[in-house]
Amino acid sequence: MSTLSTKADDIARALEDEIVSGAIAPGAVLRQESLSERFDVSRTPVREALRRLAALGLVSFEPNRGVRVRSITAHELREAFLVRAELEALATEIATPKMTPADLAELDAIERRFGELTLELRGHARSQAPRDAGLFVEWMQANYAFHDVIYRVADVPLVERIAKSARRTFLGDRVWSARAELDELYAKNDLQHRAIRETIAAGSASAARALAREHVLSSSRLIEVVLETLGAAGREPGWGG
Amino acid sequence: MSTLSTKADDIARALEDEIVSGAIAPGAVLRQESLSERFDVSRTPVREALRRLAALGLVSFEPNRGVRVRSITAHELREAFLVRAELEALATEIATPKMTPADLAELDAIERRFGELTLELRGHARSQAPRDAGLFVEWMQANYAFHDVIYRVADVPLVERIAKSARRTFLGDRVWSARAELDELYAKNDLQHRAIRETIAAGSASAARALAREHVLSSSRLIEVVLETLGAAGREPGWGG
DNA sequence: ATTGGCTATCTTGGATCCAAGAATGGCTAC
DNA sequence: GTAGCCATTCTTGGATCCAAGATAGCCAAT
Repeated sequence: MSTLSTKADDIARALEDEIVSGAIAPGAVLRQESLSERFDVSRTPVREALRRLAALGLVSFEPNRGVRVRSITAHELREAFLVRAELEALATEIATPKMTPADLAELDAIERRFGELTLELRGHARSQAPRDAGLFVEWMQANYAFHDVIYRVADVPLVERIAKSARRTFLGDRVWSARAELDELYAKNDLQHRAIRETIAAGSASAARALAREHVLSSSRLIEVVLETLGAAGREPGWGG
Repeated sequence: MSTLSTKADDIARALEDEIVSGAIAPGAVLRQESLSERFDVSRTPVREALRRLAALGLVSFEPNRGVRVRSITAHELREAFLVRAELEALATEIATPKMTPADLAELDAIERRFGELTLELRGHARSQAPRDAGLFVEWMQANYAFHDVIYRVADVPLVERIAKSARRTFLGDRVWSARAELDELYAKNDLQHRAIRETIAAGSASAARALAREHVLSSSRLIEVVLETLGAAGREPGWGG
């Protein structure tokens, strides 16, 4: 059997997902032993996976003490958004003159779907419906899909990689409990996507850049408001846990 | 004895330096066994170090075949400069309103030193002096020092980290053999630094941003010319090597 | 002579083993 | 009763060991 991936890689990916999705809380301490029995491997590939996560900045090693999931400060979060704003703006500018009619059509389709989901979500938000997690995930995916088309057309893998790693410097879904505050985000995102698409279609690269930048920055501002609303709710498990 | 760093970390740092400096050629295959005896450790910490380098994008694992130092394409190099341009521009804009007179004085001192080195280097370049490697390194350090002041004032560690990792996506010193072509770079860099400093001193954040961006982009264009001049000189050692 | 296949060797990926540093809990002295 | 010290236990960092995949060299058959 030809192993196309190594166990360390698989474990790294799995842990990465859990960390960025918030399934593993920031500040949590990762024990090599428990991870190794959970993935049913020895500690060796686990440690290699942890090394990778450390290089990505997701966890930090403390020699002879273990690894802990890095928690992100408000300052870092703001920076991550700034980086995303610049890089997504750059990608948008590069993509604009390369857009084919087919690409524009794809953007349009995603936009339409995104609009539907937005309406639905806003309805749920108002009615305080108990269970819209799946819907929210779908909305999120449509949101990312829009940007992914732009990255694909721009053909800037390095920019894309960095921007996405900044994108994932995110908080768990606990942020999304602030439904009311997010209502504004839903609507704004929708409008901004439309505006960006129109500007791209018109071929104004620099205008599209500016819109893309403002798009990311405005969600940054909103997220900050949400965080303030939630307060410093991030409990940080200590070493004893 | 309290080990403040782990062997894997030390090895990773050492290899990182050698790779970015070009001491280890792109395309080279790294054997775990030889590395382990070179650093006088077992293969375990070596592999952890390699995992870190892989996460940083400096090497790539091919399962059951080994690790190879990633070679950079012209496209990737251009992208790295684009990323640097955006992020250094951002940092400059953020730093501008935060600049104290002391910071400006420091910038000025570095600039002056930079100017001297530039003059010296240009003289050497014209006379085809045989040995100015040390001088060039000094020039490079002064160049980076200028930008480092800006980063320090801007206080954006994430932006700084990403920009610097893009900065290091560089070629070995073989690029710098193209003396004649670099003459232009020397002069231009000097002028641009002065302009940036003046604009920062004047407090025009957005103008400083634009200048910083153009500064990086112009060196990008120049490097491309140099690369064309050198031709596709990158020989790529195969697996057999 | 060349090509195909087989075997021997090399290297990696992973498991297990060992030593050293850090937390914990109990004991003693005040 | 409390504070400090020492031993026990736990966990990590690193070394060694083993199996599986990959490369290379050799031989045979056409």
